[in-house]
Amino acid sequence: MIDIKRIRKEPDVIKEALALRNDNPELIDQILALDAKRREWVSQTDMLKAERNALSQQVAKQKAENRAADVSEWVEKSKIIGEQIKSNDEQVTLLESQQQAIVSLLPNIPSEKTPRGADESQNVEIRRWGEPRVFNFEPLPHWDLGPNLNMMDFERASKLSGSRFVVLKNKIAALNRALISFMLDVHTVEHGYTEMNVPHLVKRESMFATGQLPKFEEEAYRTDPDDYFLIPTAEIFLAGMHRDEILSEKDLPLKYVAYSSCYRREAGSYGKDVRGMIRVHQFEKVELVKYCTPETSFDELERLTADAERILQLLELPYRVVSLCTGDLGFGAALTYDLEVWLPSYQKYREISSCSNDTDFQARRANVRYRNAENKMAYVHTLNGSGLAVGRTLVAVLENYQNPDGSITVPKRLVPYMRGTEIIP
RNA sequence: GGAGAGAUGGCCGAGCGGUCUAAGGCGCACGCCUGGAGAGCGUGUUACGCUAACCCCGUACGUGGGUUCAAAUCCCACUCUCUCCGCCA
Repeated sequence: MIDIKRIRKEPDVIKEALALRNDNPELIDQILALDAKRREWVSQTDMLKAERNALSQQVAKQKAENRAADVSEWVEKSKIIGEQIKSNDEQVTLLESQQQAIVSLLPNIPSEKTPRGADESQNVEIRRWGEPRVFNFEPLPHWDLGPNLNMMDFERASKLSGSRFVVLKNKIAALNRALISFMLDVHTVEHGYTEMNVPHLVKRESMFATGQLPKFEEEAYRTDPDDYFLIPTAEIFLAGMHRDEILSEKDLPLKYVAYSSCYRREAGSYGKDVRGMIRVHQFEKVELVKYCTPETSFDELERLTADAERILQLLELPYRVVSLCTGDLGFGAALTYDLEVWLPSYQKYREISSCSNDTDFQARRANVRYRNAENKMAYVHTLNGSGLAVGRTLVAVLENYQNPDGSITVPKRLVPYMRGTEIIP
């Protein structure tokens, strides 16, 4: 959520930010008009309330001095003011909700570090790690490798659940599980994150707090009679966990890691990645979330990104880091680094993690504050990143570690998690 | 699903029509004391809106509505938490 005070003070900055994100800057004028009107009503109504309070005081005082005192004049006057207040309050509430409706559609302001650009093509590569493997045979895509081993079943998945689902079997299922344990171990033991296991169903307001709602409702799965949402990422829980809380500065940064399934409708991605398990409705992800002070959040983002990169390095998967440009930035993010892993089937780097600094955007929505050194309240900054998307990591392992005979070499670090299996099958 | 209890400040907890932002305690901050720390003593300490800032003023005792000149306090609905029973991995 963007601070309304900031919108009032520097509307042009916000408008420019919206334009950079290909969003509509006219929203700001609408908000300002509503805000001015609302403030006018509020101050009118405050004056009336002050007047009524004074009258009530007088009544109380009179009654205290003399129980039989005639206070009907005050009472009559107060009654009339009361009616006025009531209708004013209704007006204020209406204006408030109208204003709120628009403000909650505004995305976060990109940071100065975010490259300017209209779309994906103008994202900026920051660094590369590792060399894409040169195959001396024709490498297969994972949607052939898996089924050939009889360990990945797209047909059964779609028979039971429809398109964009996958069933893993046998050693590939085990490899998937190994990845999860491995990632959690690295982040907890080596990087100091606290492991969390979270509900996959959350209430509507939890989706609002992290910015999924109201704008992206069509992206989410919703349960009907109870209005629960299936989480599209564990971030919903981790970043919303401290809603309406006041944290102490000495506890910051808070670092959480959670493994969860993620559920996404993938509305509007009809032609994209229809083969394989790159884009499915249900996938698994290990998610990192931090809460920190505003002063440290950009440094913390560098560290969080490095933490996610560490997984790729330990698995010896070649990747690059890309800074998303303003036009490609997610709703709540001020700065985002995507990690892209090399996939032989695409002959391209493909997103496997997205690490963002949401600054105070989510903290305002979720009302997560802390007391700073001067004992003043301030909003925390929140960060999140995948560490990593498990399904896509599995794909990357299968494709990059494939052998000419269709078998898969298990990455060294995963062997202990596979009870010693070095080659699949 | 059935029965009951509850929701008050950073936390615990009192208040059950006006003098209540709200006793008391804990915590926190500052001061005194101390070689230092602790204990003890003293002072201060809700947030938000409005404001350049302060003061004033307004709002807020789970949420929404109602009664009243006036609601933390009375009434209604809802949400959530807890206890017991039922069902259940």
